[in-house]
Amino acid sequence: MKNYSIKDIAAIAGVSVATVSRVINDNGRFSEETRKKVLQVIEDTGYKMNYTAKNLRMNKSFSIGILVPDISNYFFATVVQQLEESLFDKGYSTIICNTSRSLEKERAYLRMLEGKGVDGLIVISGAEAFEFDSSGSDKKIPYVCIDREPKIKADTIFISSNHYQGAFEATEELIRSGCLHPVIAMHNQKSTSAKERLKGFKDALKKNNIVFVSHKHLLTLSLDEAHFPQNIASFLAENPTVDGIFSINDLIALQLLAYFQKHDVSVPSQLKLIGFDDTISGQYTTPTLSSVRQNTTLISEHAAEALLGLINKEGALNREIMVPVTLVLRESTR
Amino acid sequence: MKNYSIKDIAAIAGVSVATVSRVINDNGRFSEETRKKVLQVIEDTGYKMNYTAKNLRMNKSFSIGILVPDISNYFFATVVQQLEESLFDKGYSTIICNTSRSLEKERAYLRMLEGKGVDGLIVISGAEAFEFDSSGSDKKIPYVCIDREPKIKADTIFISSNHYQGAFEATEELIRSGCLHPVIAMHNQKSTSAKERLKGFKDALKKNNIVFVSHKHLLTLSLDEAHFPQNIASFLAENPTVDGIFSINDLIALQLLAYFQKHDVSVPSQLKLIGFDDTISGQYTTPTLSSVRQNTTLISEHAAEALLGLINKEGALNREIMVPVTLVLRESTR
DNA sequence: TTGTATGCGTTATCAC
DNA sequence: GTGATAACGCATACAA
Repeated sequence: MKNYSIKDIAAIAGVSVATVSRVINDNGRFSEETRKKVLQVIEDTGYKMNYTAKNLRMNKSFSIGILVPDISNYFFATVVQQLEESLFDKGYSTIICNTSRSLEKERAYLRMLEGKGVDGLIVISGAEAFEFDSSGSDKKIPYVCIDREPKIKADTIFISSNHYQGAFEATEELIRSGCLHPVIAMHNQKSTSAKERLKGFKDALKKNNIVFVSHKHLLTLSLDEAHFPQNIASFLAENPTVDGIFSINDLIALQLLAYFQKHDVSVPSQLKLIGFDDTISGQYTTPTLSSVRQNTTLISEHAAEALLGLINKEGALNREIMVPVTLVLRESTR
Repeated sequence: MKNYSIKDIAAIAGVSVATVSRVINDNGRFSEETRKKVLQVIEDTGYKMNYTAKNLRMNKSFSIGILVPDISNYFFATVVQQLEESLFDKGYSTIICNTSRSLEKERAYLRMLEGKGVDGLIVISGAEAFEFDSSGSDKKIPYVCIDREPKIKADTIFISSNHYQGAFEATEELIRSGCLHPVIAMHNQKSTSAKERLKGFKDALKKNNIVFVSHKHLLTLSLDEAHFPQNIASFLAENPTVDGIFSINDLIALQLLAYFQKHDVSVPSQLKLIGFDDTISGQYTTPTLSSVRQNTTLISEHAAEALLGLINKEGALNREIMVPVTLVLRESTR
């Protein structure tokens, strides 16, 4: 079967292309009669709109790009999935770009997305502040950032979980359940979210009259997993009274748990543990892992809504949306 | 800054648009001198190709669609990630469509992808055989299937893990390590991969002179997790000699493990357990979970290569590529 | 209410 | 080697 164009439809229906276009987009005026006629022909022929042409003409692509560091990560995957769904419902298709945390790939993707003329951009996480130089095109591509601080806040909307709150509450939970020497375990990274979580931890200590001292309360883990056992062992040797750990993410928490299991440190009786992200794996460990759950649904809804607002030029810029997190208590803090 | 078009470049460089196009695409003839001149102007202006126009003109979109049931599933996420990477390297961008296992959404996505004029399609998993009616357009969109049987094999290339081999080896491992009464645990589903895995299990029994009897060797689990405990309890009550379970996927295996833990069935000493998929979670359970790992890298490489072959009309159709799996042995089968 | 004509940015065909 | 120009399929300003 041939691919019908608007022209063919016009010819068959005995009207002009303009009329067909008007009927299709329900835009402009036409009689009920011609409407029916045109629609019938479209039905009969199985006409399908050529979006490429439409995009060219309208200078709009009805597609938006998502920059994400690693889509096989559960949190990211969930957010992306929900974003994709909301956006599809609004008529947008989604180009997902897996940057693998490489700045070079990120730039390559941005070039590609610009060339494709995406209508908007969603930037999820990533180490350094996001900067997008959309001088170089007259059409400023609007973007929103999730969990990644934009360099120029005035240009965008920043959506983030309340990492501070999560860390604060997690730490308080440790203390409430009897921990006298709580510790935060983290990599030596400086993403905004990590900083916020550290701050929350510190403030929870302060509130409970514990003076934060790095070598007593901060367990820094090497980026290389292979060094974890050493890191942990030497820290515990120096700090034998540790009885609670707030791990800055579940991945680290799971590693810690495995370590403790191996070295016969009983969790939670000797030492309580709480993570961040509420990964699936935490539900299957022994003991099951307490964690801080980010509200991915809310995050993605806000992001989609905010971006569409910017695209339609009806949303306010320079905003920051903070999404609350919830504590999920399981066996590791009993 | 304005968005320069090929026309502007031509004007500035003092040549015709045709020449600029030739230089950009390195296609046709032009002097070295004009090449330099044009390239310089492009550099200076920051000209960026408008792919929408190019696509319209060439009737090619350099984008391909991926249909996937659930991207937050680790196996799928990994495959998608690797596909996206290979395809991007070849100059294609990827539109990922999360069908949520809904046939309706699948159809909606297919319509959208057709409208966008994707050059190809990758279909991952899903319950029923995949059928894509590309009559309705003159441009047959080529597609490959991963782990999902195509209805019309002649149209496509089918890539799949060797589920049979995985199930066979997993079962043999149970028997080899001493199980006398191995069982397969699965939902009552009829996807091709499930059938293959069941077949592998049965054949392994046969090879070891065990006669497969449904009510003795097949633990059917309800789709609703809430019913799992009942399902398991009643099956074990009827079959108290069970000492090994091959679970058709890790998700089920994890649930089983949790159940056994709760009911003081010691794994692996009383009962050995092996899953399928090698999910991350299996590395953190107690005991750690043995599993069958699918080679996602190989799968996605084959899929990308096969699809690009079809797009460039140089690949043979009607093929089936079987990717071997590997047994990952951990504590649950010790 | 409808039709005609133009242009979106590109590639490709032809002529020079 | 290079340039003029016709498409690609659509939306829209303007005319009728």
